Amino acid sequence: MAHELHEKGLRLTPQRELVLSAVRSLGHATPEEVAEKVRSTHPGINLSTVYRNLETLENVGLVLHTHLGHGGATYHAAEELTHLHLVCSDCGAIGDAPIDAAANFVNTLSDDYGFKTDVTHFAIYGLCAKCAEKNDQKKRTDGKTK
Amino acid sequence: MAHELHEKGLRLTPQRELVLSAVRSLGHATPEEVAEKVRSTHPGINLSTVYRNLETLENVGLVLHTHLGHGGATYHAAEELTHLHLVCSDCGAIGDAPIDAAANFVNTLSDDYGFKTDVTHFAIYGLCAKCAEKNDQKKRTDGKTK
DNA sequence: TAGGATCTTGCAAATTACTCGCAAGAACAA
DNA sequence: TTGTTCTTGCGAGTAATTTGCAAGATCCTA
Repeated sequence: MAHELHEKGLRLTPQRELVLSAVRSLGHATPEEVAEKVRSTHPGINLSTVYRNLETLENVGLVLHTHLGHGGATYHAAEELTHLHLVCSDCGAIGDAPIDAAANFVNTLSDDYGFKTDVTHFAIYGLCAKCAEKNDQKKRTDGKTK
Repeated sequence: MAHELHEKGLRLTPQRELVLSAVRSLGHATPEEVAEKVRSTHPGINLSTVYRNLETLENVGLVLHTHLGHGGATYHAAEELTHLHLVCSDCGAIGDAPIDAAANFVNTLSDDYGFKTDVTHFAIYGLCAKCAEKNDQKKRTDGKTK
């Protein structure tokens, strides 16, 4: 970590270490959640420091952010971003799928449109298996009662 | 339009008609842009009315929103949402691709994970052809000069 | 087709999620 | 150690929505 920072003239501070280790231990996390985690052991750390450090750590390539919904970004340690996020529009559950599942899609976009897709940056949105089934049942019931 | 609204006990107001026709004429639009369009002919209409009506029209299925980036949602008329959005991380350009380009991907997620994907809800993120080429050139140049 | 229940609107204030300016406090190269 | 430059904490500032309310509109009903 010190290496990546020093390469760009940046410094290794305790706050930076804490933010990075919070992101690593949380898996997916919003800035707010990172702040909460960091503060659970070091209450003095300011929210804006967390925001700034997430940005800095992203610039040096140690963390990445993904959009899972509404607006807020969620952060990941760079080395952990190895899966797609399947976000359920109904229950909000966040599922995973291997990046390979999108390999053909990515190739198609590259071959036909020259577009180099980063499939992890945005969530894949839809209905999880559970909610899809629930909706099917409801639809059948509605059909009968009408 | 009156039909869809009345079915749910909602009313057809001039503001609603204006918001829907603004969305239809704009294609992609943020709430702010919709408001601007509406106000160009009817200055008195309040921004919160626009927000509320976009939500209402979405509930009755006449418009949909998509996340193209950062935070803000962009709205479409429901009948026009027939393409993927390819958002360039570098230059911000928004390209289109037919939904069919994702058909295999959608089937894979459905077959393997039971996940029913709505590919239009989030943008597909990556580098557009132009920026991908630019980056390639730069990478080659950097390689030589180092 | 007037009356009234209920939905909507406009307005202003409140919220949410960040972002910024600044002075005091660290890192770290020398 | 020391000075330069990066960082932090803090408070204030923004941008994008959201909400509470009273006045106004829509539309069902008789």
